[in-house]
Amino acid sequence: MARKQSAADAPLRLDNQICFAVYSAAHAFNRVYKPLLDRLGLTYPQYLVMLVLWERDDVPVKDIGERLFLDSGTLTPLLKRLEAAHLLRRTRSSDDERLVLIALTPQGHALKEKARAVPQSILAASDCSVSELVTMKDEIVALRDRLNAVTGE
Amino acid sequence: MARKQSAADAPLRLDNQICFAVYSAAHAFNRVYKPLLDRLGLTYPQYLVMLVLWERDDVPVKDIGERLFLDSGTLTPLLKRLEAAHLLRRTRSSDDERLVLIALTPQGHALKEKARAVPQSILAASDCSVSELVTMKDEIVALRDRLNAVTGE
DNA sequence: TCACATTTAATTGTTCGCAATTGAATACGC
DNA sequence: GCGTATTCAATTGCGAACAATTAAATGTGA
Repeated sequence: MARKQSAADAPLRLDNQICFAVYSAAHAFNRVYKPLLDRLGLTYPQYLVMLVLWERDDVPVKDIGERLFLDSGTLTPLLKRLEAAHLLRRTRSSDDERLVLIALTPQGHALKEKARAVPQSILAASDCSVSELVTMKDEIVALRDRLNAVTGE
Repeated sequence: MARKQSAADAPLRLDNQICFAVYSAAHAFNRVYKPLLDRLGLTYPQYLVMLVLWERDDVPVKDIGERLFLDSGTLTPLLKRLEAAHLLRRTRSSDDERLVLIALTPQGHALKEKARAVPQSILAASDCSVSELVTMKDEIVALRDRLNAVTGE
């Protein structure tokens, strides 16, 4: 029985890869966010850091890293750029001089108000109900956590 | 009524962002793939390019880009690294000299056999049934395509 | 035919993302 | 208290990702 593609090749076909679905969806999100975040003067990873800090600031770099699954190699230069943009300040803790504490400036706090417009634009772009998105989010988070468990997070 | 966090802030909370779920899941996949792909001498984006080429090679750079949603700024240096690794060759088309055709070398074709072990390791790491993964994949792809429709893909 | 637009890769510059290493501060074990 | 281990951020180097530009080849319309 002749086939264009062998059934044995199915596991290697691009369109069968959930990892590619996730990878390409992440890039698609990035492209939708870009024009919205340009107005805030932020990149997407910088926006994530600001989301963390808007919940609670005066936290060490490590805490931000654990929240976002990023290390200091990524965060140190990113935080320096946000400091150069006057959105936050980086100061060594006096209690424990290994820690660098990240605190928002008044401008950093103020940017939160401008950011409130972003999630609703994303919701519109996703063309999807909130409940569907919440369900998908929970499933993806569960998958992520199982993957992270393997590599030891 | 006092609250730790105002309900008005819910749309900006990190854990409510589906984009972050997708973003962090993509990184989690990357970390699981890394040790598997190290054995093949590939990075994850290089693996995706190889998946495309194992389905069909002798294709222009543009076709690979459309398949993976990547542009020449990403692909040109990546393909040069794969060429340096003797997995493929880049040759200008004689029909249309604007095109650079990508063809696998014998080593490039041969690597497919070693790659067959990868998907099953990923499946195990995801700790999830195939049918659940397929459902999730289809949902994520549908979301991705709606997002891409907004930015004009 | 000839000017002009379009297509295609390559290039440049900026920002992530991560592995590996370094150096300083702190915690621990005896 | 002292030597060692651990923690934390910074640094270095490499590989993506993408915007913007460039240059060459091809297509199109008057």
